[in-house]
Amino acid sequence: MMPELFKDWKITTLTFEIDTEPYAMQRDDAIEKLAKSCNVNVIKRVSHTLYDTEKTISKNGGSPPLTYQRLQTVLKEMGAPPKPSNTLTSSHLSVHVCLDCTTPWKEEFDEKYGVPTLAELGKNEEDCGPLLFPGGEMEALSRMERYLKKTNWICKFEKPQTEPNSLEPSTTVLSPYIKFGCLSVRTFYYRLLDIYNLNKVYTKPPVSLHGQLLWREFFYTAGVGTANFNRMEGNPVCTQVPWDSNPEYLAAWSEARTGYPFIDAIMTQLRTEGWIHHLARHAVACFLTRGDLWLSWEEGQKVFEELLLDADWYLNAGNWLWLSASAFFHQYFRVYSPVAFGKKTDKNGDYIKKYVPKLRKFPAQYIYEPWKAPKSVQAAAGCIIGQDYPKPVVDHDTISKVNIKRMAAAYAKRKEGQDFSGKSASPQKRRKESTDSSSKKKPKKDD
DNA sequence: TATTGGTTGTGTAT
DNA sequence: ATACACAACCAATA
Repeated sequence: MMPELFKDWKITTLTFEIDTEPYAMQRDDAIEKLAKSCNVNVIKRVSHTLYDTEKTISKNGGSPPLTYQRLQTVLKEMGAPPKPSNTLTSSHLSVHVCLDCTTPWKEEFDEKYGVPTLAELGKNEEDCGPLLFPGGEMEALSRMERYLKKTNWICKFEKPQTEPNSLEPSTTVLSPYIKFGCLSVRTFYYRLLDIYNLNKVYTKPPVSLHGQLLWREFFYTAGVGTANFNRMEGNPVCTQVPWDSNPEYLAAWSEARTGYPFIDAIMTQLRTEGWIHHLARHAVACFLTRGDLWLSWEEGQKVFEELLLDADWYLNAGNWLWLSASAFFHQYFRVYSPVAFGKKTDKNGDYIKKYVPKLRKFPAQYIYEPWKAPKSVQAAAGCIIGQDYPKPVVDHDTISKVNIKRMAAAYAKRKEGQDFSGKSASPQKRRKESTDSSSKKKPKKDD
């Protein structure tokens, strides 16, 4: 099809943004070869990330920074990120294209090559769920501007202080727009910088809004430089953990019937609205993996990939590695409680009542642990636990302590393996491809 | 080799 | 509100 289009549309140059996701790299390589074979010139540029991730990696000596601080140090050496390109206008095109010409292809364009309608895809609007976050660049820019107007809010933004279970999002929800290229990360970065420059006092990375863009950069950079980034096996930065396989537990988690109202509310919001707060992702990710169910983070990654509007290959993999304490984050003894965590910002359980309406008549005292309510209270609430709403799938207090020990064992094994492979004849490749840089070889001490 | 810091833990004490 | 125990991780740095 491409060769025909090149010919029909008299294409001489193809331009696109570099996409470093493994699937996209393969696809774009194939497209580039095809274009060149048709004598079509190809121009590609980095603009999806603040910096060229490959350059960042080579600046760091050939391997990606594994800590945020290290990334910050490297980026400071690299200077400010490139400014966003100017908006494309018709003047850019007028040289090459006659916009009001009457060539036949223009009439046929929509019919032949236009975006298919929902009906043509055999869908209707109900299949799409509530349209809380309509797509497109106009929507993205107006959403961004709406938040940028709140300069005080921008300057005081601290991510860890935002709430996972507010009834309206406590963060900007610009992530789906950034993911789909409706909003340039560089545009957002420099619009924020303008505001910071006009104010003496403002929060800083990692907690600030700039900091959030740097977290994105962190996972992109780490992922580009790490083999098998979205898997445990063959991933050199990922602690190898003997996760269980338990389809019932996995289904209970993914279908919002773990019996823990906070977890089930989050999974319901994810399923129905396609977006949940970052800290809500923490709570359910910890629950699925090292905290409670002891299931592989790769299973959670698949569910998020399917349900999140902002699902982004690098960020999804990177954050699952983080939350499961498989990479980047290693304090596995810090476990989120499916009962306590949500209470900090929603004592009454209004969030739970919204997304798990069966529980809406429970008193606040029991809303996070309805199985502890006396039978009379359950009856009065019109919801018998074990009948109308599930009993907890596991006992968090017991299982989380067991799991901490299992994590400790996995880490101990990892350490052993490192000592062993340090002198192994086939050391693990940390990079996808080795960068040629002067490697100083220290004489090894013998034992 | 030892030390330091790590976006976002919890429960109990002051 | 803030401090500490819990049990003690890692990567980067000095």
